[in-house]
Order: sequence, then structure tokens, then C-alpha cells
Amino acid sequence: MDTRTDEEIRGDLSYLFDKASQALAARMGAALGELGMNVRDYCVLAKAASGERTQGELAELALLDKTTMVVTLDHLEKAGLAQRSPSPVDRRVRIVRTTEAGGAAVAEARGVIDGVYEDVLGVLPDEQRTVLLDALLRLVTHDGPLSAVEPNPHAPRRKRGV
Amino acid sequence: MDTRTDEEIRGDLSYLFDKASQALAARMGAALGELGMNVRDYCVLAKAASGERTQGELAELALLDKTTMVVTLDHLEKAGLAQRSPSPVDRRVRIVRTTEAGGAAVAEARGVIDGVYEDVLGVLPDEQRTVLLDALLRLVTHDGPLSAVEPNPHAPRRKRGV
DNA sequence: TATTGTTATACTCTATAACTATA
DNA sequence: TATAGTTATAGAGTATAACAATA
Repeated sequence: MDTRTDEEIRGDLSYLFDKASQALAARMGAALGELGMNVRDYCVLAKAASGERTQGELAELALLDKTTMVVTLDHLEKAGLAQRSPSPVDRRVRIVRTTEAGGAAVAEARGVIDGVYEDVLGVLPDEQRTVLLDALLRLVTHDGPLSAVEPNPHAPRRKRGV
Repeated sequence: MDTRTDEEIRGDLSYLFDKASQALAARMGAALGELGMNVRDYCVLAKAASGERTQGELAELALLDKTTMVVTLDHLEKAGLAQRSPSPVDRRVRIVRTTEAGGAAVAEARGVIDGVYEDVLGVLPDEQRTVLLDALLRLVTHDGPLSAVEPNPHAPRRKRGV
């Protein structure tokens, strides 16, 4: 494992964020996995449940490539959580709707997710918890130092500028 | 982009951690890229610089698969930053040493990394900054709620239990 | 027989390109 | 000609399996 002292780890901001992100993703994945979903499925399904969207609109909302959206919806459809139906006004377009089971799954998943967040943040005293979230928000939003997705020329191939 | 309000984003812990982790990784990658390194190269090189290790020991320290270590060291050797030499006591084993250029690169990279961290955390008031790091450390280390790497049965294939 | 490091290869994820059907 | 969605495929990353040299 990690043989470093707390002092050393405290100075390794990359590690702190990576570990927090990965461990939380693992917990989320495990929790949603119980419901037969992964995190991406949930993101898409929750957005689909919030109103009628086309596949393309959903892809844009969820910051997914349209080909990734195809795979995701194939999965959600096979699981009986969502349905695609042709738009009556433009026969190229597919409208995505959540099924009854899908709507229930979103609600259930939201409960599970809130439980995980509470579980994680619950170990912090109230004030520390507030400051943590304030600080993260400050770093990550607007013109914070971690807001920009500056494309790095050496980085692996990912989705182009969103 | 993200059309959500700050309020909504504040409630999305996964997003906050993922974004922080990814954006910081992008900044780190860009900064280290200037020096011809990626983050993994730096991690391995820094550990190699801290003492003589075999390839296997380095892999364990850096939590990398031994086959990934081969690729990493191939790169570092080609860049003239590290060297492999056979151990005099066990001819199966390769000792990894940093070259003079490699040692300098580690020192330079450390400066660059400290600069990035300072740049990021510098936007926070001193006390908020302290609380943020304390809270992250609490979550991520020891028996914190984000310390465990519980293998998730639905997760994609990654390195086995480390 | 077990272990270190290497090579070959398979698997996952996600994007680009080509295609179908509409507009 | 342009667009929504699909399919086929390629690229990047990282793992497992087979292997060579050595213990």
C-alpha cells in the first residue's frame, strides 16, 4: 500500500483528488451496480427522466459522444429502463423516454447516491464539510484554477472540445 | 457546458471530485509534458531517484503492473532519464538508476508540480485551504470512507487487488 | 520448480469514419 | 447537401498468458 506519512500525502494534491475521485466512483459503481446500472447509465437515465429529449440532445447534456450514447441506450433499453421511439415530426430523430421501471430506478438510484454521499461526508464535522464543498466549488467552477479543460497536447485521445 | 447552478453542482460530490481530479491531472500532464514526461514517468522516476530499486520493487511502489513498468522504463531509458543494469547478485533482476539528466528532471519536475499546486490552492484563503486538505486527508487515508479500494464486481478490468 | 523481466496478445473504453434513412 | 442515428473500426491504455533466463 501507501507507505507515506500523512504529512507527505497531505502535500500530494493529485493523489488526494485522484484517490477521492476513484474511491467514490468505486462506491458509486458498486451501489448502482446493485440496481443493474453503471454511473453513465444513471446520468443518461436521470436526464431522460427530466423531460423528453432526442438522442442527440441527451448526448450533449451528458457530454457523451453520440456513438457512446447508442451503446448506453442499447443497454438501458435491454434492461427495460428506457425506450426509443421515432419522433412524429422528424423521422430521423429518436425520442428517448424512461419506462415506468426506469423512472422508479432513477428515484431509487438517487436515494442510493444520496446515501453514499451522506456516508462519505458524514465523517466530517459540519463546518469542515461545508468548507470542503465550498472550496471544491471554488476550485472547479467559473474561472477557478480547476475549471478549464485545457486540451493537453500529450494527452490520450478523448472526446474533442465539448 | 454545465448548465447547472452552483447549488446543484455543490450537491454532486462525484462531479466535484472527478472534475478536480481530471482538471488537475490535465494541468500536471501539461506541465510535465513540457519536460518530456507524463505523470506516470514522473512517479516512477521520482521513486527511482530516491534509492536503488529493482524493476519489480518500483512496480510495487508505483502500484503499476510489471508489464506497464517495462513500457515506462523503455520510455525513460529512451529519453535518457533512467538506466537499467543487471544486478550483480541476481542476474534475473534489473536495477533501475536515474541518470544525471534524470535526477535533474526529477528536481525540475518537483518544482513545476509545487508551482501547479500553489497556483491551484493559492486561490483559497489560508484557513479554507488548510481545512480542505485536512478533510481530504480524513476521507482518503486510514479507515476513511474513501480509503478502501473495494473491488466492484461490475467494474471494468483493472489491476488486480493491490 | 519458482521468479524476474520480456514479448505477444486480449480486452475495455471511447472516438473517428463510413453508411442508412431521412430532411 | 446536411443531419440523426447506426455500424464498423481504429487507437490508447492496461491487463493476462506464454516465454526466456536465471535462481
